[in-house]
Amino acid sequence: MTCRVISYGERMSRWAPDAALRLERAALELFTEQGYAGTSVPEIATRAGLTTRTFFRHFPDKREVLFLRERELPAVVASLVAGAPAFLSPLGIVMHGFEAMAAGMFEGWRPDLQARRAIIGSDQGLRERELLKNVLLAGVITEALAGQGVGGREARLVARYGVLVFEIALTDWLDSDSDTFPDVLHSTAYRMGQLVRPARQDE
Amino acid sequence: MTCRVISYGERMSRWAPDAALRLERAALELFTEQGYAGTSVPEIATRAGLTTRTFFRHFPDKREVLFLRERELPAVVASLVAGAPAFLSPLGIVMHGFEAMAAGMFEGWRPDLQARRAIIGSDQGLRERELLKNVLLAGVITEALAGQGVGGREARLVARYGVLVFEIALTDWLDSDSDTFPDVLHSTAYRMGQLVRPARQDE
DNA sequence: GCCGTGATGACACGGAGTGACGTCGTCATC
DNA sequence: GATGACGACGTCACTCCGTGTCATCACGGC
Repeated sequence: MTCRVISYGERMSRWAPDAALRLERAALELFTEQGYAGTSVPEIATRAGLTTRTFFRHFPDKREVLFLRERELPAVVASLVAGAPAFLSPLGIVMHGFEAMAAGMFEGWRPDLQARRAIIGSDQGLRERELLKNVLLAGVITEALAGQGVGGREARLVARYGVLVFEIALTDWLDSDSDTFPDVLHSTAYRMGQLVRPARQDE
Repeated sequence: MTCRVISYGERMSRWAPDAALRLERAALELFTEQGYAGTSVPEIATRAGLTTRTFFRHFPDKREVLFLRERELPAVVASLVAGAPAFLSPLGIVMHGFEAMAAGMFEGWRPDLQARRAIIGSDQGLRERELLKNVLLAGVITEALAGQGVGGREARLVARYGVLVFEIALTDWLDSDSDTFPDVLHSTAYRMGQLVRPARQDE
């Protein structure tokens, strides 16, 4: 059960590399095969060639294994917000940041994200965790906006609103097979704005 | 351990009444005394004069004991939305519903709600559950709006937006000791609207 | 060649949550 | 009034999640 690496190319260590990635792959396989609730952490660890204790060293709990890819997302968005052009409105800064991030990270991932979303949608605890991730993201954006000179209360409102638009746009994008994500993001932002403050007489 | 009722006025049954309420009260006391993570379900059940198994018959999990009072909230809001005056905009319907509900349910609860919110804020799992409750509430509102003739996509956007405004307003109201909740709700809605679509030339 | 570091294995443990079954008042029916 | 269904709770046994602690072993620096 020690899982020594017999031969792995040039460099070999005592342990196979990328334990977290192996755990994530094993978890995704098992979750799609037999469901999230139907697979235990020991199963995941065993398939990855590791032990249960090691799983919890890489992930604070069972749900977190599904969010490995998004770990750096808050930092990315924060840096994009921090480097946004100064002439934009607060909301423009946030949406611009989402757009830039989505172009760089999401374009090739649609199938993976769809599979992952099916798993998350099947379990209440996973949806809860996803919602918390969104709120945490909003918190990071709030701080980044404050660093751009946006007032604290205004920054919080804009961040929460922007994350909400992003969340809905992501859902719609994954549901529709043809559109591109920036387009969905734009149209979602536009439609939401219309509903919040209907325009007087433009089309 | 059977907790027979010795004497309870006219009608007496084998078990003391209001098991769920007793569990809620015991949980609130213990959580404020020694923290959420520091109290176990057996402790709560024992203080309420019940067993662990009975706790889980009344609440699907440990977190849920903090949301007993809000169980009927989705139904209340849904009925308010369903009975809203027809001349209102979709968002007007939702905000009107929140206002009516808040007037009837929240006014006397501020101290209780503040204590509860301190507990929820101290634990990640509780914040996650609270976020899920909000999204579930948005889902119910979406259906109620659809019953009022609002299109599905539009209803979803309005519901999520309205719940977001409500959530932020509730937080601000509990933070400030003087304001009344409808006022905070109004001002939050107004400020959020300003940020989403800045007006051209009004102040 | 020695030692610090870092990742992992091995073991033990408490708490969350569930399934199955037993107990005993309450209520309706006869 | 006796009987049986019903409902709320107790009791027991179990799995799984998550954590603390210590031992093990490769690697890199000296």
